[in-house]
Amino acid sequence: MATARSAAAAAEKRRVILDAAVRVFARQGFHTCRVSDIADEAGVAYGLVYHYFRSKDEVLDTLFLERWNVMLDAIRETDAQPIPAREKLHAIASFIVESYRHDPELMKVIIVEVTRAANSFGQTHLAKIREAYELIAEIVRKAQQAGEFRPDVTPDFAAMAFYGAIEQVLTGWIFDVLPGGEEDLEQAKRFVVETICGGLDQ
Amino acid sequence: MATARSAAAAAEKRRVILDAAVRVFARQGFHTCRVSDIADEAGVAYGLVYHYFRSKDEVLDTLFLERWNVMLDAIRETDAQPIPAREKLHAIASFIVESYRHDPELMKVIIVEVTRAANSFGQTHLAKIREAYELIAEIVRKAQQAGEFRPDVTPDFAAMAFYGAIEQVLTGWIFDVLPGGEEDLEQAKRFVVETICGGLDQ
Amino acid sequence: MATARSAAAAAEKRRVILDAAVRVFARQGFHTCRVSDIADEAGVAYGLVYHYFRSKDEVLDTLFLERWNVMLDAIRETDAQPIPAREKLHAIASFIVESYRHDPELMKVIIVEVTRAANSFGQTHLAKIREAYELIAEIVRKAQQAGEFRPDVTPDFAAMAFYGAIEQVLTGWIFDVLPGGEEDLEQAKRFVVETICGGLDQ
Amino acid sequence: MATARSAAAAAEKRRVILDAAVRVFARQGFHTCRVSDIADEAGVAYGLVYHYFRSKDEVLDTLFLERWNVMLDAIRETDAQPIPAREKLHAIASFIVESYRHDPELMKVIIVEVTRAANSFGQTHLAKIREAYELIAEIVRKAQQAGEFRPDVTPDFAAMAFYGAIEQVLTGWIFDVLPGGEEDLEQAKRFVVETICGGLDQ
DNA sequence: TATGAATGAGTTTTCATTCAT
DNA sequence: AATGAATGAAAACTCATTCAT
Repeated sequence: MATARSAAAAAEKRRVILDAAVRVFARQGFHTCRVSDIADEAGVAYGLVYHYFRSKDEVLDTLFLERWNVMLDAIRETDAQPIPAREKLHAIASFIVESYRHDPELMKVIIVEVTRAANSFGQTHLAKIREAYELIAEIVRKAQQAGEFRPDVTPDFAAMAFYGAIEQVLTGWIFDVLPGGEEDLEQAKRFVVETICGGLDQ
Repeated sequence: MATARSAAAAAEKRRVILDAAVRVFARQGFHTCRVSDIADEAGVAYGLVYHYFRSKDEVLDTLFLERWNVMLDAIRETDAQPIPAREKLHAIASFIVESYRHDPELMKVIIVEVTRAANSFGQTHLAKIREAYELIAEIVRKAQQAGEFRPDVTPDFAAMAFYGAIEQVLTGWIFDVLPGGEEDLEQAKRFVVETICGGLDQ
Repeated sequence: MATARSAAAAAEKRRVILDAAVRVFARQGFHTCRVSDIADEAGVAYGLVYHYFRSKDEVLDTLFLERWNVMLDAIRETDAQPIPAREKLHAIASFIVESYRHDPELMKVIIVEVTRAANSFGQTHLAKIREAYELIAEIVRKAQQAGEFRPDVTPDFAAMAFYGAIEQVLTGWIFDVLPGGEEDLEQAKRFVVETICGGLDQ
Repeated sequence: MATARSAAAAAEKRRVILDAAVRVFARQGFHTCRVSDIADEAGVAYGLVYHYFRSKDEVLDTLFLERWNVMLDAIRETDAQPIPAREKLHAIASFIVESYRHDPELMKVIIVEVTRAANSFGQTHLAKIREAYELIAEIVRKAQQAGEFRPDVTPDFAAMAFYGAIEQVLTGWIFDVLPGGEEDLEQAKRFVVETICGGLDQ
């Protein structure tokens, strides 16, 4: 019992550090913050960060992989559904927007510090990031074969356009370039699919 | 005469440093490279970088502003043309793709180190970056008023989707996630407009 | 009974830690290894090392003193024997060589980390180390008085030469500079005495 | 001229740092001292140490190699002389003793921190250290062939005994275990050769 | 006795920037 | 304009030691 309690307490501290890191990374940026900022924010001793993580990098890696894997699962699950491709893309867009609504700081960190900071961390996680593109491309490919989508735009390209559009919208919210109220978030789910699938043309 | 010559020589040295910085930033990333790397790549002495630029940041600032202003001018010029919105967007996409073809390293630097590194440099240049979004949004807005584009997707949103799609495609080329051969570049110009304007739907 | 048993168990654990420390110090060096390396090697928890020893230093201290005292006793015992000085020196050389044969890792630790690391641990144990030199010097002194050894080389000097020669040979074995097979060990016992007592001259 | 002067000044600063390092290493030991101690002792800024040396290790490496190479040259030169082996060994012993007389701190550093700290630095410089042993062994080998030395003690072993004896004597001086006055130094040159060549036997 | 989480001081190294020449 | 030596603040990371359980 004592062991169970302390094991749980240990796991909690790890979580506390990860959550603090999200806030610090979001506020100051990964490169700009110090490990001591994370420890301070978490209310733990400096060295404890290194007890649970090999390096500052590993903290970000952990944060990214945790969330990205959830998203990959969500995409796979969506794709398994017997629904039109348009609805699949809508579900994916919804998932991403909801992720942002639920924890905008975490999404800011993942997008700004990993996905788009393609040099350092992007390179490390390129394979993982690419998985998402490929899953989306696969949805497009099947939709083209089924006659749902036009066949001339390559699936890879379409996937990048779709994902890029959403990510840019999140970036817009993150940096206050785009209004990010509750309604805007809802609207965005529709808009991105309308734009990519329906097109802007009248 | 001597003064004119040395002034020209000075300007050239400044250029040499900037061009070297592009290669170094593209190869190693802004945060990872040292000022001495730039000096070495340019074949000049360490301190000379500080003769022409106040700081390492200013080198990147200069690089970004030089190119971004050219793009803003190109967008404005395009918008001034009496052509359909679809063609305007095609011209913008073309300009960006051509910029990449002409100097992929510079575009990599601008996208990866500035546009997408929104925490550090993005913040500094947010206003400048936003200008581009607004010019594009304006094109969409006028097209909606003219009945060329559907009125339900907000112009701001559409601009972000359009720009995000292109930037993601460039990122795909930069990190070899998308094939970036000559034909692919040409195709991309059409695809992005087809996708955003025509939509993926059959 | 239970107390006796656990006291014995405790003593065993202490021994397990000491033996593990020998292997770790020999492999990685005292400065380079961490306390956790010792605990891991011993298969005990981190904190247990601190239950039995006040500090990392104390572990090495213990190891050194254990062995060094055995050697001092052996030298004293040898000196008490009614045998020629030459045989006494042979007995001492034998003892040291046998110590190496029996536990080369322990001897490596004592020589490399204590005896020769005179700045850090050597200083602490200098008095203890000096005892050995003095015992040997005493043997030489008496041999000179008895007419066994030439009187012109001072005993202190001779003791250092003798001890230095042996230690250097062990060092040679430890670092594979000298062949350290079974026969080489036997030979060394004779050679060192032949060299120091008989001299290299024909 | 200005360039020549500053180049000379630069070289001097490097020397100033090396000399300061000798004093600091001798006083506090390599592991115990901080790089800032070296900088302070040299009266230069912290970073300048890293301007001239890649790491703290490299400072010690430089110090060792500088001196060790001088000694190797001295041994080679001695060996080239047409003199008896006994005189060659005397010359080598003299050289080492004189090195100590001239700069005892440097010799302390080389012996205590490199030659005898065989784990870290010794390993690195083992090949270089071994060269000395081999040169001495070669002298012995030739003396045996010429009938100067008895043939039964292997040259490798004799070299180790000879070198070990000298080094132990220096160690004795360094740690005040052996009297190290001017006369003692002179005496030592003879004693070590008398002991190793003539033997202690009456 | 045994565990291993928690602490935080200490040190190396990096590198942007300055400045004397 | 050009050089590169000199400066020193800043930060990551290590690890011996403590302590609650």
